[in-house]
Amino acid sequence: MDVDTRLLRSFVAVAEEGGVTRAAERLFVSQPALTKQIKQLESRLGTPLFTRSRAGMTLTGPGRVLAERAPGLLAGWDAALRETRRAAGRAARVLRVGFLASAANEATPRIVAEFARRRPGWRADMRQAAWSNPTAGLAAGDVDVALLRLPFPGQEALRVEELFAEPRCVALAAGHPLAARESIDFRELWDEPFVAAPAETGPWRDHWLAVDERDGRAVRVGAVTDQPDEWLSAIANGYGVALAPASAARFYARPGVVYRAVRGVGPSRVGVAWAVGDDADPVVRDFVRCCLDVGGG
Amino acid sequence: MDVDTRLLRSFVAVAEEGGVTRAAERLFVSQPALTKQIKQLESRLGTPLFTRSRAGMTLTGPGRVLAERAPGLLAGWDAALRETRRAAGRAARVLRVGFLASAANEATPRIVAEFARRRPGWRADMRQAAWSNPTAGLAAGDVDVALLRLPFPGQEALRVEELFAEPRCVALAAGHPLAARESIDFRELWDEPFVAAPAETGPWRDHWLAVDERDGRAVRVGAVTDQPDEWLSAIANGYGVALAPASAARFYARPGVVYRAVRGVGPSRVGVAWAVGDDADPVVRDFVRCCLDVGGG
DNA sequence: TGCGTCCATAACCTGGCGGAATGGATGTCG
DNA sequence: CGACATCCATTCCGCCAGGTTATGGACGCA
Repeated sequence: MDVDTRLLRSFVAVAEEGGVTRAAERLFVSQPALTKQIKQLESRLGTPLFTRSRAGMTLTGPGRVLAERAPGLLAGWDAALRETRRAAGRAARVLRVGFLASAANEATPRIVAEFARRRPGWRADMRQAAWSNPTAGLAAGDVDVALLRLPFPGQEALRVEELFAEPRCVALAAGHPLAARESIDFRELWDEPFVAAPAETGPWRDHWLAVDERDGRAVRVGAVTDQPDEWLSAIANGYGVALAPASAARFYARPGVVYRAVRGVGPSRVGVAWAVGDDADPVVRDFVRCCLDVGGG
Repeated sequence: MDVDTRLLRSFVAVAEEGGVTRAAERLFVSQPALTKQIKQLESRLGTPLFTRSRAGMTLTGPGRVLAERAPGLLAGWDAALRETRRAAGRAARVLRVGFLASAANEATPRIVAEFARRRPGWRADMRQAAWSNPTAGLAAGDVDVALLRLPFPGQEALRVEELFAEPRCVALAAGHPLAARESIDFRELWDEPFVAAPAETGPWRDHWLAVDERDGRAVRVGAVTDQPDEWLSAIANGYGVALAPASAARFYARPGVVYRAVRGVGPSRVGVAWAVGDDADPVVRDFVRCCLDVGGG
C-alpha cells in the first residue's frame, strides 16, 4: 500500500500536537483538510489511529506503533532527498551556496566572480536564507557551503573560516530623535526598543541585540523579524532600532531608515562554513579559497 | 518535499527494468502514465534521473543515488505498515489467518469454531491466498498464522506444526478416458499433461506434480493456474489433469471434473505455521492449540 | 523504405484534495 | 442557566492530478 509522505507528516503533527486544530495551523492547512487527511490514512490502514475526544486526539495502540516509526521514515526520505539533490548539484556543476541576508554584502559578487574564474563551467547557486535558518540550510544539507555572520548556533558541528570583520552601526527611523546625531553611544540605546531576530536563533539574536554590552540590563524588543524587508519596515515604522553591519548602510538603504555610527559595541565577523564531510571536496575547497582570497585578504 | 511511495516504486521499477514500457506492464499501468510519473519525480527533484535513449532509460548520477536509497525506504515503509496492521488486529481482537486454497478444507470451520470457543471476543479473520503466495502472507507479515499444505517454500524460517495427512487423488476432465476407471495407477498419468502451480512455488509445485514418483521422467505441463477456479476450469477444459487432496472431491466438486483414487503417490500433509517471533504470543498459541485439537487430535 | 520498438505528447475524463462555511458536542464562565 | 469558546466532523464547490487511449517522432533493422 502506498502513502504520500505528506500524509505521514500530517499524522506526526497531529500526534505531536495532540489535536487537529493546532496541527493544522502548524502545517499551514485548514482544519478540515487535515481532518480528511487523517481520516484517509485511517481508512487506508483499516484502523483508527486516534481516539477523538473533546480535548483533542490521542493515539490508539496502532497509532502509537505508527507514530514510533513514522518520524524515522520521514527522516530517511529527507536524507535521501538531500543526497539526491546534492548529486544533482554535482552533476549540473552547481555549487549550492547559502547566505544569510546581509552576510557578505559587497563581498558576495566578488566571491562569485572569483569562483567562476577558478572553476570554469561551474556555477554558484546563491540562496538567500531567512534569519530563522541560522546556517542558511547548511545544517540541513540543502547547500554545500554558506556565508554567515559569526557566531551562529550550530557552529561547532561545522567547519568555519573567518573572512573579515566590520564595525557595527545602528539603524533608526529617520524621525528618531537620535537620527540627527552623527554618532551614538550604545548605552544611549539601552532603553530603546529593538527589532530582533526570531528567538530560535539564540546566540545570533543576542549578538545583534548586543546583550553582552548592556551591563546586564534587559532588552526591550519592539518587533521580531525574519527578513531584511520586514526588518527595514519595522525600523521605518518606528517599532524599534537595530544594530547592523556597517555595509548595511549601503546595501540596505531605504527612505525612512538612517544608519548611524555607534560606539561601544564590537565589530561583526563574517565567515564561510561547510560540512565536516566536505573537507576533501575540491569544489568546496576552491570556493572557500575564493572567499579567503577575496574577502579575507 | 513530499512524495508518494507509489512514485518511488515506479522509479525503482523503471530503474530495474531499464525502460518505461517494460516497467509499465510490470506495474499494471499504461506507459504514458508511468512516463508522467517519472517526469513528475524528476521535476520535483529538479534533476533528470534517467538518460533517455532508443534502447530505454539508464540512471544518471543523481538517479543512482536515489536508486540506492529508495528500496530501503520502501522496505521501511512496508515494515511500518505491517507492524501497524498487526497492532490494529490485536486492538480489534482479530487474529489474521491466512490459508492456501484447499489447505484445511473441512477442518477449517471446526478450527475457527474451536478458536471462537476458546477465545471469546476474538475473531479469526480468514484470508485465502493464491498459490503463488506459498506462505499465504505469513512470510510477508500480512497474517499471524497460516494453514498450509506441506512442504512449502520458506518453511525453514517459520514454525510449523503438522495437523493431519490425507491421501491424494487425481482430478480429471469428465470426458477423460481414465475417468471411467474407479482408481488409477500414478504411472498411467506420467505422460498426461498436468495443471501446475506457478513456477515460483518451487517444491510445492513439484510435490503436486509428484516429480519424485515419476522415475525421473519429465513432466508435461498443460496449464499453469494460481487459484482454484482457474484450476477447475483448466481441468474441465481438458488442458490437463492434476493431483489433489482427497477432500477436494467434496470441497471442489464441479460439473465436468471428476476425482479418482490414485495409487503410487504419497499422502498430502496439512500444517499450521506461524512466525518465530510469535512463539510466545498467547493468541497464536491458542489458535495452534485449536488446530491440533481439531485437526491433529 | 516499411516495420517494430522505444519514449513523448495530446485530448479527455474522473476522482480526490483543499478551502470556506457550517454543524454538533461539550466544557466554562458570568 | 444561557452565551460563549473550543474542539472535530460535514457539506459544497472549484480545481488539479492522474489515468487511459490514441498519436507522434526518433531510431535501428531487414
